[in-house]
Amino acid sequence: MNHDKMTNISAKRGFLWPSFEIYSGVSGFTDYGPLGASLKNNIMQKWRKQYVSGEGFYEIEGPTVMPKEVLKASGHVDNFTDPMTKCEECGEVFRADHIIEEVIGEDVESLENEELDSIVIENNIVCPECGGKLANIWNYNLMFKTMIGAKGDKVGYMRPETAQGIFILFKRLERFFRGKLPFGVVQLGKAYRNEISPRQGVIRLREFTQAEAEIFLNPKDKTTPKFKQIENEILYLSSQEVQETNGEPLKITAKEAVDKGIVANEMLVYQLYLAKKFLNEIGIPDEVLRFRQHLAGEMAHYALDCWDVECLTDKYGWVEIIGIADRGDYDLTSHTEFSNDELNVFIEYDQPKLVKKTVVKPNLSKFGPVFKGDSPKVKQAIEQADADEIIKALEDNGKYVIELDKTYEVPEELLIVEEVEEEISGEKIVPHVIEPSFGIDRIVYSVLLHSFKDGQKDYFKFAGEVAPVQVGVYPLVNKEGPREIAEDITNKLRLEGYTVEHEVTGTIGKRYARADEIGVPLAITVDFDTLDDEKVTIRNRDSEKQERIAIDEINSYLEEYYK
RNA sequence: GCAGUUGUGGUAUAGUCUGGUUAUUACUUGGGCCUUCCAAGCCUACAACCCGGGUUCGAAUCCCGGCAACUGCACCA
Repeated sequence: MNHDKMTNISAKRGFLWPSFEIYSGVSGFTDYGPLGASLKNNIMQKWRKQYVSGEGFYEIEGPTVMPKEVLKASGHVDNFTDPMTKCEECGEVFRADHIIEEVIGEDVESLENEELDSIVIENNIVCPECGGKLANIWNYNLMFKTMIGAKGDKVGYMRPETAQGIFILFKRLERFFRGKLPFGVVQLGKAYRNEISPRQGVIRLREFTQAEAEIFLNPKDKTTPKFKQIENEILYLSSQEVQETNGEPLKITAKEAVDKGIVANEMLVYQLYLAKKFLNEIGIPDEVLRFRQHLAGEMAHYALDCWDVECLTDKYGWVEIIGIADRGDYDLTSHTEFSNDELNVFIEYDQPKLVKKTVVKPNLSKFGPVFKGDSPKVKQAIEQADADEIIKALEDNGKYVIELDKTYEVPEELLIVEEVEEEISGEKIVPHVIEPSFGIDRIVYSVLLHSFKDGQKDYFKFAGEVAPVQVGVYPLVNKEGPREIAEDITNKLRLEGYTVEHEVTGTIGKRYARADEIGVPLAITVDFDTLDDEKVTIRNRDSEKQERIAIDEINSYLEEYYK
């Protein structure tokens, strides 16, 4: 692990570059150079392979600009904020809660802005810079705000996460999956947060890439048939208890984790396992990973359970790269409330249920003459009221009293009390959501950091599946004969879909060294012997071993290596 | 966001304090020669004073502002 050396080479060889560099840059943004973009794409493709083809989830793609309504419902408009104030004299802007805390020495985090304003006035808090008067406190929202359309009255925001784009499609998706739970939907894409002061390079960006899966399941059944296959896999888990007692991570099987109630349910454990598998396969080993359960105070209020996957770095310590949460029905319920669309699933019972119940309904022929024009609203109130409550009122007083715009007394003879038997074939439930959320940029960084080897030579030992360049082809000497054969091999491999580096100049050692640096796993050299025996030398980056194979066998050799 | 430090070719640097020649050196990179397996050698070329303003006859050098990076503090739903 060597952040400094790694970032140096990653910039030199075209992985990560600071954005807008020729205009002196803007922090919180990064460019992926040619190899970085390729590495990132490979990682995202691998992610799709695991979650879309592997798990049978489907990918959607929504807009990155969202109307205010969506983010109002999700809570981002109101809660994704910091309180700010501005000096009316010198124009300086401050975090209001910080200034206040400095003066009065108390935690004011949970207070409303109006309360903060009055604290400012009561304590005569002024601008720390010039002593000027402070303006009323407003919320600085971490979302990028924009206008939709020319009139400018439609407020939009750049999405702060990709997840909301899935939740708001729920009705369509539920139809697409024909109402069968569980089903999974993923979205990969950019998300935006206008951080006040990002300063950890690619670890904290204002524009970043997420890969999120939303798994909708029945709250009463959070099992998964796939669990059987992985129940004996070992996981290293830092549960709340482990953290509170500063203990060692638990080394337990997936099954034990569920049975002992350390992780809330089967599906959640299964997702932890999938995350681990993914990271291992792209070159991040278990030794630098930890699975950390959110502490009680850390967890969002609606979350039923939440685990972070963190990756060890030399520069930033443990960095959160994945969050896996059971979000309950929070998102769908909230969007149901704000949109007035019912975001739920009808679950049919195995057997229809016969339910006996007592209903109270108005006797309409007597109702009209008594209540006249008011009868529709009294009728409605009766229908909405709890039947048992009405019956009790009738038993006690012989009448039921309704408080609307005025008080209505409904005598017993205007009501019909009936025993009815209803057949109920199922129920509407709001699915729960388990959400694995991957920070792709942080994962790319982690892959770079942990693939990087320094020593005699510095190089990226990328896992074959994510290596940006898969094979180098070099004529040993740039002379007629080997040159043409090498060109021919390169062209054929490119047609096969491989990313090939073709290089004719420089000593062979230098070309190997350069290929090693960017993590090309295999190199093919063509020499004069090739003209006679139609064989080439194939060199392995990691072992530096060479073997001689026939040109005809190159394809199957690569297929075997990269399968 | 606050405080301190820093900003010279692609990279690493000299020069800045004490203003004055064509801005130093090495590596890298492009072209050529040579070269039959791990950064060799030779020739040659490209290439920089973070941006803006000020002081001055003259600014990489002094002053002011901005931007960025680093360190510490704060923030991180």
